[in-house]
Amino acid sequence: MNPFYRRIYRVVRHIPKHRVATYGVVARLAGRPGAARTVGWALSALPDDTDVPWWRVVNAAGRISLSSHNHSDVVQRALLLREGVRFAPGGAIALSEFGWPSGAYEAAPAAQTRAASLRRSRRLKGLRT
DNA sequence: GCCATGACGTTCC
DNA sequence: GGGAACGCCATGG
Repeated sequence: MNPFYRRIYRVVRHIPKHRVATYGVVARLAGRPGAARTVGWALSALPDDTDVPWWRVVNAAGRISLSSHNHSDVVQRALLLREGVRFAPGGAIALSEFGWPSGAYEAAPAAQTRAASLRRSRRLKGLRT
């Protein structure tokens, strides 16, 4: 297994309870800025009995990104709620409050709120016949 | 080795 | 606020 993955998993393990981190931040802490997609890929390869708290990783909008993959989105939401993470009415997490590490999301651009629609756009583009 | 794909992100329109 | 395009890195065909 590549060191990148180990670093990614290590970073995810460092995420404390009651806190969440974004793919981009995890990638940056793992030493590969911009490799957010790779982080998701690495997490998708995790076994069911892993000790890596993958559920504490969300996208830049503070939302769950597992909607279409399978029903894990429900599990992730439940796990986060169990740890005390509160979801905003829109279904997003306040990264300024629950984001880890603290301060990494204070200067977050307003583009974060649009990230969700961007994902959907991508999917639609791929589904287009 | 090239092309397509994906638990993503940032920028531009 | 929504939609589309480009970039990013690793994997699989």
